[in-house]
Amino acid sequence: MKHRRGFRFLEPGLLALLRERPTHGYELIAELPALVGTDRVDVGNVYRALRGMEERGLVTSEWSDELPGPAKRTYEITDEGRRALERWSHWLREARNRIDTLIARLDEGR
Amino acid sequence: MKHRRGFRFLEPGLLALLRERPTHGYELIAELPALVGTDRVDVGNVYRALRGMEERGLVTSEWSDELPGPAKRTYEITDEGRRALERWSHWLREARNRIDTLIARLDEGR
DNA sequence: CTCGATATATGTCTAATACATACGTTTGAC
DNA sequence: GTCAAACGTATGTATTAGACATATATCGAG
Repeated sequence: MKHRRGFRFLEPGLLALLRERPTHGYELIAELPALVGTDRVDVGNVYRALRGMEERGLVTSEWSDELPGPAKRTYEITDEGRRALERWSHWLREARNRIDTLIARLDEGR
Repeated sequence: MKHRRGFRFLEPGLLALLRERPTHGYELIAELPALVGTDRVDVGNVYRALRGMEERGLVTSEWSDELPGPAKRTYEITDEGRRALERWSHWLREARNRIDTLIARLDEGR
């Protein structure tokens, strides 16, 4: 089972973190694993996801040259992003219910 | 959000049903929605999944002409399939934990 | 000066699945 | 008997998320 992908945690995870405070990609990459319970997240996919979300108006970004270190693009959640996060929240609860149903059926048969 | 796909419920759902009793695709298609909490499952993908699982030795099948109605291919779970289901069970519990973590964080920030 | 950490980005591949459609058989209604 | 609906299996194709690889540039420590 090589491609045992998870279940859409990237976008909701990013939005959840950005709702707490605006920050940049590298920070998000550092914080995501603890939030979604994985050992690592794919760096490239995070930046892609961020730009994708920006295109859809869920976040805005700007270069923050004043901070130390290499140039960082700081992302900030928008109202539309907050609404999207609401929908994700709902979706996640549904997902959990479905998993629970399936697990219950599995445990039943033993 | 057009392609709001779920998260890997097809294979574990099929294996779960087949563990309870051998049956054929059409039956599985009828029973899956209740098991995984969706309104419908994709018919084509079910048959594809079944044949894929057969290739990997998780199930066996044979045509059952004796039953009434059109020819049915009856599937039966194998020991390897039962082991795969065990792994799915573990995976589903992990998935649920991750979802719970994320949901908790979401609820926290409000 | 060089090395490692910081930071962003693109390219490519695959697996899962959404959506569409085809096709043969059987059964029941009329 | 024929017609439609249900039964049952199957293929084709597009989209998408995520896995894996790699490129590139800056900065700080030693």
